[in-house]
Amino acid sequence: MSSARPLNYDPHDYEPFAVTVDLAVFTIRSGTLHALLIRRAEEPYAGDWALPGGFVRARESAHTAARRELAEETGISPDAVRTLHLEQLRTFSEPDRDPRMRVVSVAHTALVPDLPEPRGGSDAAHAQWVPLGPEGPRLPGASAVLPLAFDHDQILAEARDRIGAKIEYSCLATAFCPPEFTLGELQQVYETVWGTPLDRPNFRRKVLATSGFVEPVAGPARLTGGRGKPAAVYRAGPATALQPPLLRPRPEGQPR
Amino acid sequence: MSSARPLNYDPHDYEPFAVTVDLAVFTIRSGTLHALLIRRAEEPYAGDWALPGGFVRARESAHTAARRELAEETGISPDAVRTLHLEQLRTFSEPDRDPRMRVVSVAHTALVPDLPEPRGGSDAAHAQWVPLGPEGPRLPGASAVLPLAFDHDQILAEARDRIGAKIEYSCLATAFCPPEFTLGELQQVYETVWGTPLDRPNFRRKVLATSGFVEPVAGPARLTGGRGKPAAVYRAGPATALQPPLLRPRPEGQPR
DNA sequence: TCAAAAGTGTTGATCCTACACCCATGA
DNA sequence: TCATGGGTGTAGGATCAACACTTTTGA
Repeated sequence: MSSARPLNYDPHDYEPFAVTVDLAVFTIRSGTLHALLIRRAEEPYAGDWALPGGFVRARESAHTAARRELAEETGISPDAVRTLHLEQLRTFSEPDRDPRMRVVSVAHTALVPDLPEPRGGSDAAHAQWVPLGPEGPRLPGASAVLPLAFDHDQILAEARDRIGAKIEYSCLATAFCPPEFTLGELQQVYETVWGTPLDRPNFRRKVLATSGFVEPVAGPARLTGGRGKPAAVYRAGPATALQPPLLRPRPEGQPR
Repeated sequence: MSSARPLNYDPHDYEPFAVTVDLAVFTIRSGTLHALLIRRAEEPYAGDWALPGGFVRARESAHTAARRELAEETGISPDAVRTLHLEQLRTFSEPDRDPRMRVVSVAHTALVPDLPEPRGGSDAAHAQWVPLGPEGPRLPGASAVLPLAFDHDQILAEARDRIGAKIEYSCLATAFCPPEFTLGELQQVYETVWGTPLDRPNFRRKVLATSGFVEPVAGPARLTGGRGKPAAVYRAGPATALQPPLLRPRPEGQPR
């Protein structure tokens, strides 16, 4: 805040801003990264696809608003939504990003495990999981990338980049998994987000070498495929940072 | 944006928000990290120290507003300020963070080379560089950490953490250096931000191994100390990412 | 001649990649 | 018995921290 702010001022003396949250919600279904999108009912961009989101209310922080919207759009209970990974991405504030008025949006990223099809709340009965190709969202069968309303293409792309970078040095990847999972499933998360195959023995060693990343659960089970040796079951541990990091294979240039 | 937004709406139908930017501006002077702080003239927190900042204007993005404020507070020309490193940190939006009204602040972090004492603009003739101890800002001679107004302690601490993390895998550190610098000076940046001494031969090798991090300049010079062999002079190169990263020595636990 | 800072060389430990290999299950 | 996925072992190369050493300057 500037010291030049007058002692007594009325909010309406200043340019009125609307403050919203937009959500880039990701999940992994059948080996493909998906984002939760809605179809806009009204102008502008009526009929176009967009990120879910909404206004920050009078007594809410942006984070609280994002959590509320996430529960509404996914149909997850407000209690359960507290356990999901939800973090601020960045704030988008270009003056003309919304043609109607000045809207500043605090974009958030959320990671959820594979869910039943979203049972939309009042706000968006039409929220859908849309698969993400290498270039962006693509409806099943469509040949081209789906353009989003407003600056949501940019938000989605930034959110996706951030996730890819963040699972390298944080324990975030378990947020895509159900409460109990196998190392094969965890590896699939990495492979799906990065779009690269990983060496299974080495992946396994790296994960287990980081204390607190995953912890073993009692009875074994079979999960990843219909066949093969049953895999040991793990749950997410208390750690949040990955030390040493799990670096993705660099595509070109030096092997490292 | 939510699809539930009504077709025609007036901004004042909603809770009016003020949107501000706050700046965590860092520099290094004589081997110590400093932050730019101002003294508040008015209530609340009159007389307390705070981060510089101000309102986002009607036709500005948050980034533009941050750049404008940075120029005003440091006395750097609007042209020159474009070359500085300025990036969004995150948005602070707790409902009661400002006791007067609802203020959402998009915090930014800026890195500047060592400057002459800030010639305050109209807004803050009293902006000062305050050295940062391990626990936070501390006025010269003071025994305790200086508490800041609003949630600015938290903003400053987060900004500082982020810088420490970011110079590991980005070329950001050169932003603290003048246009031409020696590797000794660059190493001092790392040592100051991290608060750890580094091995000179190894530091040198790592920096030079990353193509585009620094590039040599013609004639040699003496800089770092009054004595010793003159050091080769470099300038910042075109790279932005550091591959491989320059990891800080981990204080405890596993050697890596 | 000494202290201080820049710059080069080396070595042993560590880490990691890329495999080969065995195990347990369903079909 | 074969295909499939889980899990263990290991060898060779790359990397890196730590430290010895040389060089060039000011005092």
